[in-house]
Amino acid sequence: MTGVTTAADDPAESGKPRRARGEQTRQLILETALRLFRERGYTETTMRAIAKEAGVAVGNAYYYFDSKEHLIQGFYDRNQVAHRVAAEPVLADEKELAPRLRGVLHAGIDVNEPYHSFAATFFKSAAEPSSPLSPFSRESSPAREAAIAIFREVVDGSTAKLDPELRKELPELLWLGWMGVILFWVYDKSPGQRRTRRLIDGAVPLIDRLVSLSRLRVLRPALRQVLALIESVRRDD
Amino acid sequence: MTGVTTAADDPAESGKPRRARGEQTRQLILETALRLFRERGYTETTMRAIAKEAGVAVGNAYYYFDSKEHLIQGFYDRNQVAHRVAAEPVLADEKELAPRLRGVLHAGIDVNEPYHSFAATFFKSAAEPSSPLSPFSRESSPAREAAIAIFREVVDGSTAKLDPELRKELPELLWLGWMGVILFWVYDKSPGQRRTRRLIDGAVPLIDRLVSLSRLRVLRPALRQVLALIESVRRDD
DNA sequence: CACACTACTTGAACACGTTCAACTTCGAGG
DNA sequence: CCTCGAAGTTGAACGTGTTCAAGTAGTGTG
Repeated sequence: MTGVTTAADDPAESGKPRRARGEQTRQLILETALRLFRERGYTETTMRAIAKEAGVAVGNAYYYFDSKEHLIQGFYDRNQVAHRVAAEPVLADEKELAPRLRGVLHAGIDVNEPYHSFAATFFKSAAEPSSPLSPFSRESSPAREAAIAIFREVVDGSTAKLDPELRKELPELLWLGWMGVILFWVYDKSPGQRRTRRLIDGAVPLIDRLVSLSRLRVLRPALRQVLALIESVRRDD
Repeated sequence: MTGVTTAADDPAESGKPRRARGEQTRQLILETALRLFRERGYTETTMRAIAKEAGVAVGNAYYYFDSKEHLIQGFYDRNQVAHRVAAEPVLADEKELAPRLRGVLHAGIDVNEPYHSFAATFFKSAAEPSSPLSPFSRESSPAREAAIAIFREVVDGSTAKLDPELRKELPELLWLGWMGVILFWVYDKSPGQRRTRRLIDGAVPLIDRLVSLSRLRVLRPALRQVLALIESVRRDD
């Protein structure tokens, strides 16, 4: 919302030494693009329209962004920061795992809500494994790490006592679950996406219970089995 | 493989009374398209190339298929049938839940393996909620039902004793899990997608154990909670 | 100050998916 | 056999994302 520093500003992204004017043009194009996406939707916004509205030539947009899809990365970065901000109060106030997780998830949906209609449209870009927009891609790595960091804070800042091995893995698992929630949300056509809200409210207690049970002696073998599976699946790429 | 009847043949699909020649052209175009997809990949295959190779005009392809993406539906239908066939021996031989499930999942990967390189390319089409190719779309409903039916057979044909409520839901849940496996597979760049194989081999015993535990008196409340969540999330659209 | 080098900018041109008005073919009804 | 309407077919034309050879402008260097 306010002039937060987005990852798009990161000078390390491009090899070229940016001059002041260039950076200004870049921001102008990104700003204009995101505004038009919001106003008309992603598909309906043409590169020509973006260029015209920004007062530059089409080719200029391609000097700063490899493709139309790359413009979305800016959107991601922004929302990522907004999620972090929206989660702050919850992380400060709540001490138990369940309400912390629940609050963070709802905050994430809150932040994304205004974009639901066209989030679906360009969601498909993110689905292509080779796309830089994929949440698993190398190019999304900073945003992904930032997102996982939120869930690490959810876990570490909570009073919940849990298996140390699980504690190490849990943030990433929760992030993966969050991706699942987003997937569900994108498909959710119920008014105000209330089914997604219900999913969160229903799933959080289950996760909480499951995590608590992880310390039980009897369930140790099962936990070990799950962790071993994760480890085995992660190996080699 | 052999001249199986695909869902694309369904005369109920279009309002127009198909004449013999039309059906022939339709098949020719679909055949040519799938061949070129296999040979060159989806993106690299242009509609012009398909038309030229099939010896028809571009517009003719659009007379039979609403869009390039719609050609993929034919691919889905075929693979769906192939999965069914490949799963048959397993369903006939194995009697316990775990090996049945494991066999069916591996059979599914086997069937899709030759297409891994370009499955990823058009996978993104399926990700868009509004796309007819989405596994959740109304247009995919027949293929989806057929797929769920396989998992129903996995459950019903097994010796596993399980909670009746769960039994009702399990096929759909397993299908959902299968979609997850496919998602993982699409992203899996390991040689021969062996990580996906490991995921299957590791996850099946866990699922099997979890399902067995569902009959335990102590876990009844938890099971009820899960089923209630599913029911609650399913409601209203 | 002139030179050169590089960041930056341009818009015509390209290939693509898709549309559509016009045309051809075919079969049924008279 | 003729006629008419629907099924089937055509390819030029449109709008799109993207490329690129050509230009412009600013900055450090001799």
